[in-house]
Amino acid sequence: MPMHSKPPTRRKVTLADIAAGCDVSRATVSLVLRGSPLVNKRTRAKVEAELKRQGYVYNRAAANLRRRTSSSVALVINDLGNPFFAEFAAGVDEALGSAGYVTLLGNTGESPERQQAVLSSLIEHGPAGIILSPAEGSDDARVIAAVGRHTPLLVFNRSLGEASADDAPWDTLVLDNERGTHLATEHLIALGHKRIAFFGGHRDSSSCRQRRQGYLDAMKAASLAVAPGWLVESAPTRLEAARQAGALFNRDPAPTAAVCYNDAVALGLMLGLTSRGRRPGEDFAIVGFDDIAESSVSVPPLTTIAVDPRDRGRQAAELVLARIGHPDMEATHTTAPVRLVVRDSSCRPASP
Amino acid sequence: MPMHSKPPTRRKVTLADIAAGCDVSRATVSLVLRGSPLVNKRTRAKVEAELKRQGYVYNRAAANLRRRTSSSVALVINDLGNPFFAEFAAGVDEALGSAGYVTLLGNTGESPERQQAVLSSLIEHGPAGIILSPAEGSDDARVIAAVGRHTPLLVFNRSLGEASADDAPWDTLVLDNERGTHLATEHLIALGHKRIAFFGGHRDSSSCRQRRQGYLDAMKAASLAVAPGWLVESAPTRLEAARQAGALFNRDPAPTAAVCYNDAVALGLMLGLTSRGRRPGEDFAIVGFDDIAESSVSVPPLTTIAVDPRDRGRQAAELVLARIGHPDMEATHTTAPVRLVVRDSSCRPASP
DNA sequence: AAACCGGCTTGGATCGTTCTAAACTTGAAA
DNA sequence: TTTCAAGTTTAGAACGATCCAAGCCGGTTT
Repeated sequence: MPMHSKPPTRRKVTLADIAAGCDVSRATVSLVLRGSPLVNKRTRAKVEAELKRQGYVYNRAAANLRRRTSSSVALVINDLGNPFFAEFAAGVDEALGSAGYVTLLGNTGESPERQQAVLSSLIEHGPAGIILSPAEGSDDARVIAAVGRHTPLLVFNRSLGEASADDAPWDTLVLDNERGTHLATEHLIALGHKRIAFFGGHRDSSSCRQRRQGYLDAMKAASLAVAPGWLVESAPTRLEAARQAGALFNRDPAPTAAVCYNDAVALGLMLGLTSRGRRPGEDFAIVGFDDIAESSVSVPPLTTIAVDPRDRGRQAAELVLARIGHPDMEATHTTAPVRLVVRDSSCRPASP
Repeated sequence: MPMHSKPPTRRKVTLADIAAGCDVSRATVSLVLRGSPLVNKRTRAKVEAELKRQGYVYNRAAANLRRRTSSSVALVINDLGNPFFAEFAAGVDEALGSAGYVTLLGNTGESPERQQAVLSSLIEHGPAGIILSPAEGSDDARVIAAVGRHTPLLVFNRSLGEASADDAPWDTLVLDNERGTHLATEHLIALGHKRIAFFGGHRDSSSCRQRRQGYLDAMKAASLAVAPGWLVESAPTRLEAARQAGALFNRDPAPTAAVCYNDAVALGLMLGLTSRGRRPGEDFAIVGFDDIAESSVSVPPLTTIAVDPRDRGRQAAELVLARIGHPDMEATHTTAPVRLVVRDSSCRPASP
């Protein structure tokens, strides 16, 4: 007869312990755990009591091994320290969690080398899928070499390597950068502006190219000219943007408004304008891009394009889960919507 | 004789496939994989070629099952969207990664309920340890019920439930809040200030209590009085802080400087002062707490207490790894250092 | 010829679960 | 009495790795 005492055991309690403890087979206990309708009410109660008594915890790894399934999804992020990606990660984790998956995290810090290491480490844990926000300068061949052909891959935000986004053999999710700046530009035009600049960002970044394109399209659609001095480059930081603010007014006619590459740049531009005696939101209109937390509390609050990174995270998770469900479907290429958030920084042009 | 072609197999390739493919036993392949010195050079080469040829990927879950080890650590974060915790997470992941562990992420969004769910889900994956930054209002009993007695637990930043931090039966890592505001206050005193306020934060938050205490201690140590009007509460947001700025000047004598609960509050206070015609950093000195990214680019740049969240993350990882190495050591309670970062917002008092 | 050696390899059990097919139990139908 | 079915339970082989003890092999040594 089994003792009723619970010895201060060191080893973890397993199905076999439970089975022994209440005199049924391992198989039965397993059925109980998974809520099978096969098992008799009384046995179920007996087993459940024993589970609680021994403090059993399910070993999902063992189960996954046997069932040849996986309950995790890998999330590889180029820069977790960036609030945009942190929010994205939070969204991913939330959606994965409520689908019963657990998130395997890997942060690469924008290093393609580390990205390779992280990918090959994560892949050994057999995730059901991978969400990758690639480090700048990733090489697609190396990435798929590490990921293999078996694990569904969703690439977020940037395209891998040279490949143009829309015909990659993996799923992609990108922001609608063009539409974002298009909206922003239209908004300024609707307010009455005619001389609108595009401010900030690096020529070679793909997102900057797209955003500038959206601006150009909107200007063209409204038959407005773009003077050469209205395309001002700057590193995408506040400080650099503040320094470049003057460049907008080098030649006549000077713009009365600017669409900015992103919010950091927009906030920097505000600073730069202020220190030159102009009042953003009163005699110069500004629109940003990203809607970072700070933008709603700046002075003046910044009109911007919201990209809802947390929603993008959820969306990414859902896309990869869908793909896990249908591994043989053709690759999907999703463009996520963006929306214009009007605040006070976008004013009407000063009457001449 | 085995065919030399590689059939477009659907199943994953295992040790057995490799073994069959180059006519050795599974055991030998396993030895090769783990770089054992036992195996002959030529066999090793043969096996390695076959591994590459078939595109083998190691199944760490299976290995862990057999070896009764784990190669993951769970990281449960109360608010990933908060840059402080995002940085912390990045630090954790970095250190775990270079120790060969993978990070299981769980974000709780400050919900104790979700925290329970997340913990019991993660624990089923058998992490070697858990790093928990608890949601506000967590109940320690429920937490350890979910975590169990077998898995090392490190609690970061807040104490769980009612328990005072330093005698918990689990490891803890907290910021040296008191010392931080003590440093900040000493800094202002050294600059010549005598009337120094403590601004922002909620009375009931434990971190606010500690920070206020550090301020009070420093004032006392310098034999400076603290007038009742100099302790101003406010929600820890920029907006609220801006609104409360006036409260500092309700009575005479008004303070000439303020130690703030955190950077958000400090930045808000700057805003509030500016809109009242005062110039922070010139006629009023301000010190913040946290050193968020924005603080270095505000106008004026904010003097603050840096807590280096990424370093804290690394430290947390190292603590939990140490504990994994020595499960039977007594619980450790670590207080992380903070440092004063002097920028322009802390000026000398205006000469009277 | 037997015993022993070092260097290398291996069969088979094992980790904790799930799956399959078969076996048990009742009780009712034939 | 046998037969069958529905309802429960179970033995034992997986899953993909590792560990252990034992084995093989060619060459000394006794």
